[in-house]
Amino acid sequence: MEKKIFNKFLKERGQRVTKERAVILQKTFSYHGHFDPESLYLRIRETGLKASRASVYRTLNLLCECGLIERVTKTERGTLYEHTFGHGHHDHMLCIGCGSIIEFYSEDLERLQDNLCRKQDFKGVTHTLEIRGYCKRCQKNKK
Amino acid sequence: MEKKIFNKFLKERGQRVTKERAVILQKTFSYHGHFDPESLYLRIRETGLKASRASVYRTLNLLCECGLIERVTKTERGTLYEHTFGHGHHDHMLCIGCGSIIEFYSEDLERLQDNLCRKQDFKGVTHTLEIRGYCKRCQKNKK
DNA sequence: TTGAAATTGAGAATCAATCTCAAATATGGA
DNA sequence: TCCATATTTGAGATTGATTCTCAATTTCAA
Ligand SMILES: [Mn+2]
Ligand SMILES: [Mn+2]
Ligand SMILES: [Zn+2]
Ligand SMILES: [Zn+2]
Repeated sequence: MEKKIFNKFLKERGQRVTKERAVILQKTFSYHGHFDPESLYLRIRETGLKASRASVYRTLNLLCECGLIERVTKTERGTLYEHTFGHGHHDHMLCIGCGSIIEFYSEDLERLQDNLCRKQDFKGVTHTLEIRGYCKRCQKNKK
Repeated sequence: MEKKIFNKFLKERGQRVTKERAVILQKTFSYHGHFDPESLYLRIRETGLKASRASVYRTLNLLCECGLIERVTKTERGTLYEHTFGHGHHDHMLCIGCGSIIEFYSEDLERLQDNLCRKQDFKGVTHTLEIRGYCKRCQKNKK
């Protein structure tokens, strides 16, 4: 399914459907959570498949443009991605203490953002809401 | 005022109040909008003052920890900062077309986030909401 | 099957940010 | 004021994620 979408996207832009892009797409969707480009690259090599780092980065950018995946966050240790196709859109709470990530979704929040955009004559396309703080466990440990 | 706060922060951590830190703090607050470390560094040199790049980066991190400034966004071309002390908290809309940034604040949005955190037993400390899309002007130009 | 155009990959390049460590400095006490 | 010492500074090196280069390979419409 995601393969159909990606290939269609490529065709429309006069770009080509290659083995490497197929491999990268497939392995991207083998992740159920967040992942970074380097570990995706290693996962590809582990399975005996082939695609270079350069192609991994290039293809991740294409997959973002195409809307199948999203950048979750850009930390000092690189970028985290996740696929959005199949998973609904959601936002993240990041624990400063232990690094754990809570995913959440709120219809109210989405609606409110739409209203705010309208108020500014801004046409929202995507957004990232990242709430940093302390998860339940880390709050306890502090005491 | 911000100087008082910063010095108190340093003292509490057993860190020292140095000329370089004072210069960097002062020039940081000479910006009324967003800025990046390199241009802050250049602005310092232009005025004949001195502080190395290393100290600029180190001090910006301290100022973040201390809460006087915040990271606005981490782009491919580096990190943008702004001071929060004196300015109220706000979030950003980023135009994909022209790079312009709209600042906005919504009491409803803040309240809603608090509720969402409570629901997850998460203790929110800071957050970043970045809405990417097209500003008024870029919407027109597209047609 | 062909050929123009797109893509790939190994390694080089880029560049923000951090690190190194000897020299300089801040600070609390004598 | 002077001292002892822990902290900070800065020039340049280093790191590390990401992008770039470009010759060789591959795609795909005709
Ligand atoms: Mn997620
Ligand atoms: Mn701002
Ligand atoms: Zn935690
Ligand atoms: Zn614009």
